[in-house]
Amino acid sequence: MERKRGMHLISVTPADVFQALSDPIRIRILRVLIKSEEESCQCELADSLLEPEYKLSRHLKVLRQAGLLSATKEGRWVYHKLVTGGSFLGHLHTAIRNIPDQDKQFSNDVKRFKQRSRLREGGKCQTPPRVRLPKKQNARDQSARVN
Amino acid sequence: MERKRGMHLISVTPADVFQALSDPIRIRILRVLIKSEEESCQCELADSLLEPEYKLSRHLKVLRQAGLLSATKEGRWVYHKLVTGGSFLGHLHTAIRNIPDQDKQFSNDVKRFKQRSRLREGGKCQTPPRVRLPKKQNARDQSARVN
DNA sequence: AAAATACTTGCACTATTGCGCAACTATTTA
DNA sequence: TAAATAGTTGCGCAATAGTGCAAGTATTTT
Repeated sequence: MERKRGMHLISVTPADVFQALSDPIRIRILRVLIKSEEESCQCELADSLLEPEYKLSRHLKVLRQAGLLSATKEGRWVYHKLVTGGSFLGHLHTAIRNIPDQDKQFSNDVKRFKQRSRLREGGKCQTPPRVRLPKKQNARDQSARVN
Repeated sequence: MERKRGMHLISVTPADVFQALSDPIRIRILRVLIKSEEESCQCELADSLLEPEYKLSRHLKVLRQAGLLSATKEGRWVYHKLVTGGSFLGHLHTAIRNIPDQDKQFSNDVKRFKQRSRLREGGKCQTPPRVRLPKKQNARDQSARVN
């Protein structure tokens, strides 16, 4: 098991792979990518999981370093997609696909992802009417108060 | 996903399961149990992985709490076996079974496990000619020096 | 009863992880 | 060129994890 890091090949142990899967947000990222069979930029994922971008950035980095995702930069966007190949990874994806979803969290993630994907143009994320996360404290600021 | 803890049912998240798999020793334990299709007591595992018992004790506890293993006490031994059932767990076992074994570590673990299993009587671990771990410092003590 | 065996656990220590904030780079648009 | 957008990262913090040692319990054997 290996991943590319610049010019070097860095070996990734199975424990590293499972470690990368040991976080709820990272599991949700993979689930969405497995289910949708699409690649995705970070901002689409942020809108789908309702999590801030800096979190996504770090979690995506962990998944890349574990060899689970690969990234391609296109303009301002970085597209992430599943790394496939090898029976271990194949069965791991199948296992992830079969994670039970009692509280419908995953299905909601996927629903939002599909919704967000409809804003694409030419199959790519465009400067869209971003569905921004409301800042926790000033959700009411939307009604631009004038005191 | 649940595990039994005394009288209570404690829910185990997928992240908890992967967390439990994020350690080399714990992966080796599962690999041996999956491959051999046997249940095993701690001392057999300690001899198979060449790791001290207190380590095994703790790692087995983590695997139990993640709902991956169940334990049965029989006399002085505690037998550990895989928990099965559910498509997630099934595919997870398949994935683990397909972890590459480049450095032959796993195959050596299994070899030692099978060897150790031959010391059983009636299919159960017995007070055997334990293959003890040499204490790191006095591996040479085997030749009982008399100064 | 004493010794041996199988297993567990409290303690102290070190290392790693995930988080929020704010500042940062890179690219594109106005 | 300035503003906006997509994404990254340094810092400080709190929480968690793995380890070795030594002392503990439970059970069985002598």
